[in-house]
Amino acid sequence: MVLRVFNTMSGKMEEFKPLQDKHVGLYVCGPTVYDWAHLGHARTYIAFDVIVRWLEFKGYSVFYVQNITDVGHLTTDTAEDKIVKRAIERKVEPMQLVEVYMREYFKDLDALDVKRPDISPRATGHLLEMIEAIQSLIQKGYAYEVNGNVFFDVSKLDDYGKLSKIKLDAMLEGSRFEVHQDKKNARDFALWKRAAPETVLKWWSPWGTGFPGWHIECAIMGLKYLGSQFDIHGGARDLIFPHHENEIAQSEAMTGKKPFVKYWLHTGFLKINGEKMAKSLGNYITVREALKKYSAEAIRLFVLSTHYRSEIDFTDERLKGAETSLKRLYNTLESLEDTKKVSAKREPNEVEQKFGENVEKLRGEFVKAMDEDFNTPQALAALFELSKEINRFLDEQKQVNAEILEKVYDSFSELGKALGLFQQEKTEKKVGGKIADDLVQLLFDLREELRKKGDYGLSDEIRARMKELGLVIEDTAEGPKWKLA
RNA sequence: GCUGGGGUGGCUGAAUGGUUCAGGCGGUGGGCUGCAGACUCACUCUAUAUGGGUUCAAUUCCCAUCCCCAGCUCCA
Repeated sequence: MVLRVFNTMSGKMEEFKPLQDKHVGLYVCGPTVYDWAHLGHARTYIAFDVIVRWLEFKGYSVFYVQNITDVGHLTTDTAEDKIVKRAIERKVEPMQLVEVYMREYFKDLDALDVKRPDISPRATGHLLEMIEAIQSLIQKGYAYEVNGNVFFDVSKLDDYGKLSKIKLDAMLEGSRFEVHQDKKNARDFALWKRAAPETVLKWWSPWGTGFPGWHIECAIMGLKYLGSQFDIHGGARDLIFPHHENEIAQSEAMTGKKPFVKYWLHTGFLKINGEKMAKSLGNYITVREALKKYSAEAIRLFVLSTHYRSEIDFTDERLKGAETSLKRLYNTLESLEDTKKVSAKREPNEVEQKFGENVEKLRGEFVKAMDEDFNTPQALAALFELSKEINRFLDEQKQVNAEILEKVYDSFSELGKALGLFQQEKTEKKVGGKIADDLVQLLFDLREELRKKGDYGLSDEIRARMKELGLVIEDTAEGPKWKLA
């Protein structure tokens, strides 16, 4: 089946065809590491995690590059480097700050079961390449130097603005930012900035000491690791302008090859209780805080319940709902595992045949949804229907054909895993320590004796008190089962 | 001001020029259970912002109006 994606560049759905056969080059803009990762990061990187997983599901090998920005990202108000500013506030070395938040970023994303990129290149590790590139842009006439600052001359390109569809003249009217006095043209952007004497984070360059602009790093690292042209470039939608627009300008000016990127994918923003997430509103939630309250997979399920390009609203109600629906999927998975133990090696009967066909049909619906620009809400609908179909079947059947059961189990878990779900170890039916396990078993056996005698008062009390200890007992038709809550 | 995206049931969130608008969450009732849980079935009243138009037929296409959001300035 054909995969189609929505390309921001064309504004349309397009058939996905990588530049080289079954290989996909992917670049996603990473974080500026001066603070904790927040839920907005989680949304974007979970979305791209699922995109990577789906490409792999489709048989592509994906080479995934995601940068770490550790210099050059300026604040608006004072035009200071964000990292330098925070480092001064905290009285630490800028690179110390970077190191701390970079490590914490990886920890948080690991905790969310987001697979790491193949390479996480840092801006400061690519100064030489950036300086060379800037020199080449000056040489080719696309950039100019004034007072130790180097700017990209946007007027040299006739297709500037093609990604964001921005009209340059109109853009300046409502805009409030001050134009740097050395710029020839207000829309020009900095490639290299002169450092103030007291600036800590600076490097030598042909134009004096300074530091690189923000947009040049991604252009350089993309070119270096993925080549002058590659398949997918992603990020949140706020990066479309100016960041990605400027990346295109620089890269295409430098290499002379168009297009720099074949497919541009952008994720929608995350809101908190209907409001934009912002520090000024006091509704800023870090990944770490969220993980104290909700499981990683519930957060993932919540993210996937909305299409990646749409805005998504983070509320307690929805997260609790995600937690419940996740449990539903896990219950089905466990039922399948339990039934596997009593499956039979014999010819499948008519009911089983039909069941196998239904499962195949739903699997097809899931694949179709994902192939249509990674439509995870629709894919999830198919997964839940599959769950229901399986539950219904298992409720009726005592002993199931082993081959069919195996196939159904594989399908169900494979699809869940394609979304990054079902990462949890199967609930360990161990408390820890042989004596403790044996004691649980002893209580368990005694409770069964009581139930057989009809002493429900005491057996229910045992169940209630075991629950308080985190051991959930469920009495089923096949006998009692227990698991850790 | 300019550019773009939207308004679907109690909440959320897909889809579609045409038999009953998916799925999840929540609620109510039933089944199964000694009970509970899990699972399952049914229901959740006229659910597609409003007003026009095109059409045999529109929630879907077109126009207008109202409202919301985003980008244009740092942001994932």
